[in-house]
Amino acid sequence: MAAMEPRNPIGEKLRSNGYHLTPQRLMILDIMERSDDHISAEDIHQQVRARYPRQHVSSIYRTLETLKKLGLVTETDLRDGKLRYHLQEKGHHHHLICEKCGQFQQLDGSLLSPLKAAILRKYRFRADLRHLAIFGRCGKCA
Amino acid sequence: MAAMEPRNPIGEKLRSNGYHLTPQRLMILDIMERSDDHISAEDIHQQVRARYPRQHVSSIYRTLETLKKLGLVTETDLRDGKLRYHLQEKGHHHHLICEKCGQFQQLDGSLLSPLKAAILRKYRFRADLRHLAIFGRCGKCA
DNA sequence: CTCCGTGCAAAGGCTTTGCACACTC
DNA sequence: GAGTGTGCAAAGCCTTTGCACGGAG
Repeated sequence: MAAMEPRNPIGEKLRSNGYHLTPQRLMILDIMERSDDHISAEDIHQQVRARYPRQHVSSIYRTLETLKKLGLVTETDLRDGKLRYHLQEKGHHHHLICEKCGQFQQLDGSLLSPLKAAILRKYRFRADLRHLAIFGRCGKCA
Repeated sequence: MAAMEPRNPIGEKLRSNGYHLTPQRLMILDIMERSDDHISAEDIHQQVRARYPRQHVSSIYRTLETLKKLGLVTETDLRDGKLRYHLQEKGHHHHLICEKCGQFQQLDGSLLSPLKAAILRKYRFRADLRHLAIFGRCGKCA
């Protein structure tokens, strides 16, 4: 396989940390890039397999693990039994999830800034408020 | 087994909703009552089994499910693969969990009130901010 | 008698791990 | 050749479900 030229910051980061940007990883990243929302490992798997059927889920998990470790990907738990992933570089937002109807909408991140500041001030704790999931009842179900 | 007198609000609530306060449930509630922190189903299971070895995990889950439905118990995900439970009547608080060292401390609930209000105002969404888990880096690990 | 609750066993669903081979540096 | 990555299979872990029996109302 021809050498992978690091054309993007993610490839760069991988290489500078001793990891490789393999075709499989490219496909995974590509899919995450295109996805509007957070997707599960299984979602990614299915999409990759459409083009490359031999792709195995375990590689997805392993790649996701690596990307997480490098801070390139964030993990969100929407409480439906599977974790969702999202490219950090695509920016971050938050979710309001209705416990009754299951619908979720995005939350303006600026609402969280005061909280983050308050936590830092009072507890010296650097809250990672990317992709927070807040549960409750939406307007219709309340 | 003699009839269970509903001596407490929880028994009352169960009965008024057509559920029974069985010895098993009493043990589960007793353990949750004593526990300072949030405990997992498996934790409860082990403690119950110390006194009553035939107790099976499935009953714990089923009881917890019932209590959750009645709003008597809250569920928290500390991202370590298992869910934690806590008696609603014991009051609620929040967690700051360090992603590096794993330690967690409690967070003053009053810090969240403004957020809750802002979300309701802007999105008409009733956020359930009981037992929120906030991840990040503690003072030592930052 | 009907519904609820239990223990038990088995299954389920998502995620992780061991292994051998392939590729990169 | 040392380290990294992959497909494959199998295991792991927490949680849920089916079933039959027992007990409460």
